[in-house]
Amino acid sequence: MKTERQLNMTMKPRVRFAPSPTGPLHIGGVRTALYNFLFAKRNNGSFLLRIEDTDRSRYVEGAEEYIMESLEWCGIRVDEGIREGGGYGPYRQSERKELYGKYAGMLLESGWAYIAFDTAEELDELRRENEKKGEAFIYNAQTRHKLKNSLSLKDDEILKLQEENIPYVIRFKMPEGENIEMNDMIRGRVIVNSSTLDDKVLFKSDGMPTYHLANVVDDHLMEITHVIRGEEWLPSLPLHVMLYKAFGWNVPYFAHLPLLLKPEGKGKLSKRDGDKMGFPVFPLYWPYGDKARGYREDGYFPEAFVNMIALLGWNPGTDKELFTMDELISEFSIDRVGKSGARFDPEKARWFNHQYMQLQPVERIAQDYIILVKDKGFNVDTKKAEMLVEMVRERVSFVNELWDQTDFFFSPPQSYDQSAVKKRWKEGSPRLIRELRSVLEGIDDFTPDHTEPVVKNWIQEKEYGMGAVMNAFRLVVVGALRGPHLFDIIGFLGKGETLNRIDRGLEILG
RNA sequence: GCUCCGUUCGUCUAGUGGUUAGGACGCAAGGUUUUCAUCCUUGUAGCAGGGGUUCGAUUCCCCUACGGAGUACCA
Repeated sequence: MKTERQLNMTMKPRVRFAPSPTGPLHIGGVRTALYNFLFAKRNNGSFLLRIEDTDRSRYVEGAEEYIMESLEWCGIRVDEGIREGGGYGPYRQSERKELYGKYAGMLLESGWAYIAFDTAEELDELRRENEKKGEAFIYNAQTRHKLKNSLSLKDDEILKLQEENIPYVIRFKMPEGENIEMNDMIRGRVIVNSSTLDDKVLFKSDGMPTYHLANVVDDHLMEITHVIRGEEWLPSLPLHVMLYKAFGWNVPYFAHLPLLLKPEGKGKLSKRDGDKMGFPVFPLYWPYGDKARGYREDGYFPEAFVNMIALLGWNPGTDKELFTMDELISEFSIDRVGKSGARFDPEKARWFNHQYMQLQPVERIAQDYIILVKDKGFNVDTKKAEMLVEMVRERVSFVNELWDQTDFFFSPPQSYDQSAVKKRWKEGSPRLIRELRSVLEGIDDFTPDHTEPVVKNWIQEKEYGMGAVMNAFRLVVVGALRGPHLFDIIGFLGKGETLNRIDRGLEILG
């Protein structure tokens, strides 16, 4: 098996991410794109984005934009693509349509392909019949002579069908009894006997190529050196290898990435899992048709999202878990991609975001926080927003959660938490708080450095209970037993507001 | 059904022919604390099963089980 190291010395890799614009890009797709990107950048190569839209019936408006915006949000930079251009365009398969016919023709000429007139209905019927008998229908050397194609039909029959404009497809003529040997950078050597394979359709009757043809032709024409794609393609690898050989082209290196599995139960991750379990399956909000939530709108930092995704199936071989994109680029290696499917864990995703919440520059979080506060109907200037963010960021994982930690800074308690009152507002509390009020009244500078020692000294001198005073104090200021350090809170509120809240609390709680 | 791929704590994973099988998330307990969190410490839990090979297998081979993918004129 060739290793990456050997390759590095001989070439600058060109890799591609080739999604179909059939809907929002799935988180597994984002990971495939990311690994391609990391591999390319690690080895000073190029990352291309090719849109595979050969099936017009499945084309979804907005999907192309969504794909590009997702990559952009993640910080996955495209070197060549439909937006960026490049020397190997066009990068949208529908715009390369003529090309594929030519290459299919080449295969026809060299005898590696043939044309077939069987209709989809006829084949469906055959499959059904065979299934009833417990057998699988397979269009290959065993059966092709009994079907309607240029191998079984006489020349004049073929001519007649063509004159009548009967639609036909072009199929690959899969050889019989040949061991096809393949190399996968992740799985090593794989051998499959060609007799188990079928004569795949290369060119559809609508004049468009199938994935298999278009993919191989484009990867060759675009000089792709490494094909890094999802494991769902592994079963068609023999076909692709055969196609390269039929064309007489060099076979690129292949790496088939393990799939992303759903958090519990069986199967691969799907949109339904996200809906059911309350986490996004897509990077961005999908606003069309069957709307779907996204990581961006759910408040994830792109860095956290990318970090999490990167570690689902790859690891650096060390205990390090937090990576910037640059660190991922310099440490990424296909050799360290695992073989088995990874189950997606929403809890860990949350943890990653918590880590990044602590690492972000305060300015960036404050910006989002100001918007959040505005949404709640209040205003806060940048300086104060930054103070509040610094005060509570370590307690939360998402910007949205900042509000629940700071709501009481913006308005005095509308009510007092009943169980807290029961627990902390005792008979002596009003007297204590009244006395505390007069102590506070004597302080002008309300910064924690000033208020804290004064209040604590007073508590000690009077031999009051620290808990009794502070909890009751917190109750009148916050309305509940939660929040950051009280002296920080009143430092932010200021003297006037603090005394107001005390008065109000005394009045209502008695 | 057939073909291919895979299997280390619940999850993501490291790792080795002889290790106390390591880390992270989660969970639990304790500590810090004026509250709630955070944070810190400790703990919890794993080599799918059966055969080989070997002085010795979690590690190498085979089988089984389980999981996954593919089996379209979809990608």
